[in-house]
Amino acid sequence: MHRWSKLFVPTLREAPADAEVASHKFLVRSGYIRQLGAGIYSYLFLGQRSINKIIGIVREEMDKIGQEFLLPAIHPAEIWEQSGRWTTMGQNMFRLQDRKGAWLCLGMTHEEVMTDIARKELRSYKQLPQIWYQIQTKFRDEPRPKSGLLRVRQFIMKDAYSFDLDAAGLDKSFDLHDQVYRTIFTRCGLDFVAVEADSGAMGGSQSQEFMVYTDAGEDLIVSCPKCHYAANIEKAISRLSPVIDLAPTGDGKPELVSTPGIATIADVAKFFSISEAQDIKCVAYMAETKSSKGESAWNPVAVFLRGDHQVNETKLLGLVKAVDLRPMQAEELERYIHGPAGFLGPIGLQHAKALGDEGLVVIADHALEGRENMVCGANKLDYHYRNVTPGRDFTWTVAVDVRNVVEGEGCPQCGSPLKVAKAVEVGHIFKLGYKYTESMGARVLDPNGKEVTPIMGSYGIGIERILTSAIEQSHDANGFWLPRSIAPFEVVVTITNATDANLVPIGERIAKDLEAAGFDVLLDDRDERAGVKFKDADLVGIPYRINVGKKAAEGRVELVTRSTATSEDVAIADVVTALRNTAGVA
RNA sequence: CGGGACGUGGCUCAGCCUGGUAGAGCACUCGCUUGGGGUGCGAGGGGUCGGCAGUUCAAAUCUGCCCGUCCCGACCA
Repeated sequence: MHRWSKLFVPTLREAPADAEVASHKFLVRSGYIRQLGAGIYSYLFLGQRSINKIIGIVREEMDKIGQEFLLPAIHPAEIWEQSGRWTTMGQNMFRLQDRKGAWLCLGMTHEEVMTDIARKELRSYKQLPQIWYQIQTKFRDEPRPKSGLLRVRQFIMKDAYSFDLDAAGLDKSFDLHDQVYRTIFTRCGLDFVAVEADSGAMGGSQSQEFMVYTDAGEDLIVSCPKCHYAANIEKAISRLSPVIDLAPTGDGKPELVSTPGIATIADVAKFFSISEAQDIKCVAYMAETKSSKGESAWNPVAVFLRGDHQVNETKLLGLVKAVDLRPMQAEELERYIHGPAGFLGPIGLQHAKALGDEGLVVIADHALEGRENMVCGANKLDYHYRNVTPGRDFTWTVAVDVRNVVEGEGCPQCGSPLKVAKAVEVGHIFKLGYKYTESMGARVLDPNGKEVTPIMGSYGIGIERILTSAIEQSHDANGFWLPRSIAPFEVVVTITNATDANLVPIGERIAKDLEAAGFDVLLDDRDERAGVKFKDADLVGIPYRINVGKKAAEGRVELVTRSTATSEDVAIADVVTALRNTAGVA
């Protein structure tokens, strides 16, 4: 049993000035964490206790499907060079040199190290499948750490890796993780949703994120209230309502129109008295690609889409296999598109025949296909075209989906209006494929004695994000309450007056009884005013409180449920039973 | 990386514009008081005013550079 009077729980009456989100304010106020630097935090007693509870659940569930390792946090550059990620990870990777000048990095993730073990040790299909996991500190030099523990530069991740003989095996490993993750997040008391996701810099095919809805989140999730469709906006698609095309004017061919000073979509729509959906917008980028040797190249890309739509850069990056994008500058616009900003258009552009070919890549969003008589820039200052029909008047390298879904558009599965909401990513599972096993040379013999490359999956859980999203989900003006499974203590026994010699033994007795019954108990025996202890108890996330006070003389105490702020009087003899019932302990 | 804000006891902030002995509340220590929602009173301790340089008789205050932290942005041409 822990006595509050002996503990270091530095609660604060006020939140630090730079805390914005609830979890950040309360983690600091409740004495869970303290900041050391931007995106770098120390976990104090209560914080570490909660983290340990979370890790315990993760470990217990992961042990059902995998084996726990602990890999180094510091890696030689060599393995990252072999996978090609030494260069593609860019500035997000912490790099350092040893005394001999050799390059090392701090691990952001551990595909390379796991694959290194696999390639050195796995020889036969008989050794497959394997699921290896670890719970370990990761380092990422985030461009912008923020929101307390939500986006940090050092954090704890449970990362798991599967090695299978073939795609069918990977499907199984993936599904195992899907099931285990659902169990883990459920046990942690999170209200989560699994969504389709982009696989991003990690590479791979199928990808699923586990998200918790909260405005503190940085991801946007598109979901259908009617059916089960849910996807990250980086991946989401939708059905659009039909747009009524304009009637052709004149001979129906593209007609040059003088549009002096009309350089924005809004101005164009106004000038022509059309809707923005009847305009074609051009967004021109330079896209950076990197070879496996780290050579960088910038290639021009022009994206054409409906005037009222927005480019989704994640989709675009994936499509052109680029690591970075930046807007074209004026001289680049002139060189590749031969037009000035504000008057860019697709007509007459010379473009690459296929992705990967030399020259300007012209991308048309799907929403332009089948449209007629649209308005677009003429690549000439102060001129636009009307009567422009995609496919007839201009062509493209590829027609794809590169736009952002907007709330209210139709669900791709059932057509119902979609919702868009912010969420925090707490877990991510994806099928990596052969990216690492191939590039790093992992090979096993199959039953026919033929050498094959194992197929890999990768599965992550952000430990601190489970804590932060739980707080975001459950807080009020006075503090927060955690699910019993991940709270630092399940119940706090508050002796309202620690100077009352009659009260103290009763409180201690109750605390001991609760502990004997299997509860994780904190005894608040501090010589403080009752109000102070109540305020602290409300602040620090413990879901239940037993008040030992005035009524103790009559053999009764109060059981307070933090989440509902409800209180019930119970006989001292019945405290264990009452808490079991209230907490729903089997 | 672009833009903005901030940096003064442990925390939240005032003082800076208009240069002249460094302040408040909370927290902490001691004494008394109080004892069911951050008691009340009194007495104390604690600050290189982020750093360096400059201007000045004199810099928390003005100027420059640097460092740190936070926020917004890094798609619409």
